[in-house]
Amino acid sequence: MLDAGLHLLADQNLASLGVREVTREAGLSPAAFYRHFPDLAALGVALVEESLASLHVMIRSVLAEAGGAEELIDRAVDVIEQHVREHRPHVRFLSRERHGGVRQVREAIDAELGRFAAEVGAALALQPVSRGWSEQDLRMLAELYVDHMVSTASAFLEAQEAEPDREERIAATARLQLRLISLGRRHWQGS
Amino acid sequence: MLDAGLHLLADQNLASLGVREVTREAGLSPAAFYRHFPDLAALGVALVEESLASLHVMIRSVLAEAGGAEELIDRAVDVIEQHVREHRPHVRFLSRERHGGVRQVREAIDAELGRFAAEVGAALALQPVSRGWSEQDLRMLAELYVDHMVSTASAFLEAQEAEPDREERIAATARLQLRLISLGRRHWQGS
DNA sequence: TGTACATCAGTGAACGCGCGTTCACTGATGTAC
DNA sequence: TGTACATCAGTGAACGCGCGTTCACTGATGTAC
Repeated sequence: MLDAGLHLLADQNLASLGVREVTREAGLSPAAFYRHFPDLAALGVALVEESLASLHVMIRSVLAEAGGAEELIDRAVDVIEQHVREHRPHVRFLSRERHGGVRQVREAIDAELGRFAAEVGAALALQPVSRGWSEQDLRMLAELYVDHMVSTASAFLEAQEAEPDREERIAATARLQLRLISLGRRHWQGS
Repeated sequence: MLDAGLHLLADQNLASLGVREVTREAGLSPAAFYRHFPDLAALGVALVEESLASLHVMIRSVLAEAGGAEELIDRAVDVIEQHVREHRPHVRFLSRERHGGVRQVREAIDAELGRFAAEVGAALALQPVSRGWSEQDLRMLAELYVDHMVSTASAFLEAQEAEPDREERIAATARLQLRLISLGRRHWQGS
């Protein structure tokens, strides 16, 4: 049922999805839907959890990476590109519903992105470059990274659907932007 | 009719909007809709144009500003905050439909954001800090600024709807992030 | 100033259709003794 | 090993409803002469 929903959400958003549509796609009778979810918002929330699980794994794998700033940046952009490629339906769902019309789903996504930012912040605090940074500064940097990751992932998503040539341009832009941010980070004097 | 649509889109997205719903809100008969638009996607595109007109004015007013980096940053964040406050329905519409389910609308928004980035890039090229920057570097910086502006506007949008106390925290974070980016910009050596 | 005509936003009734949800029922699987 | 019972995913028919779209029509406003 989740798979059927995810498949249909490639071309529309959750708010315009229908119960009958989902069960038709899943090859079941309409009534079967109610054996699993009270309504479509609940299905949406379940999809959020499913989608974010793999994202979590991805973020951890980037944060755990060791190496110089340059290699880290290259690696991070590669991981994002690959993640989008391998989990396109999930990423598309998150990107679409993050500002979508179903409050429950929107809040679930935002809460989880907040947790990501906290996790990134904690990882940044351990790096030597961050010596002497205040909590607030670490948090704003973590949020900047998360926002950038989200933007980049969305860009990959649309590029891969339209013209694959645009992928490399997006990756190049993302790497430059991360380099500029890490430059600012090295010269940061505190707020 | 546009106003009625915009008002309804506060709580749902374009794909789940109905013709009868719009005409009911506007106080007209269902058939009246077809005197103005062939379908709801066309109404969406008209709303995009309406929404982006005021955004254009906003961006120009920030770019035309003179002064030191710090004052410029403060001014830019203020302008964004005020714009979201004054054009909340339009901003919400853009934020929601940017990754929404209606292709025509999505593409119209993306095209216009691309034009914004070009405009920002051209303005950046005139500043002394950018001496010696390549076209590519200017473009990636412009995109970074535009993406940041979009993220910040979305954050303001949700903060203003939930708890107004969060507004100042978001503004503070945005200012710090812009300071860090402008620091990276000053130390940029080219790509 | 008057007259004939064109334009156009809006109407209200009608159509067939797919929707969400409910209901009593089925049949397979697991479980207690 | 057998028997009785509980659980639970799935069914198919049925309901009333609101939807998108069409149609011939109305009446106000503008325009040509």
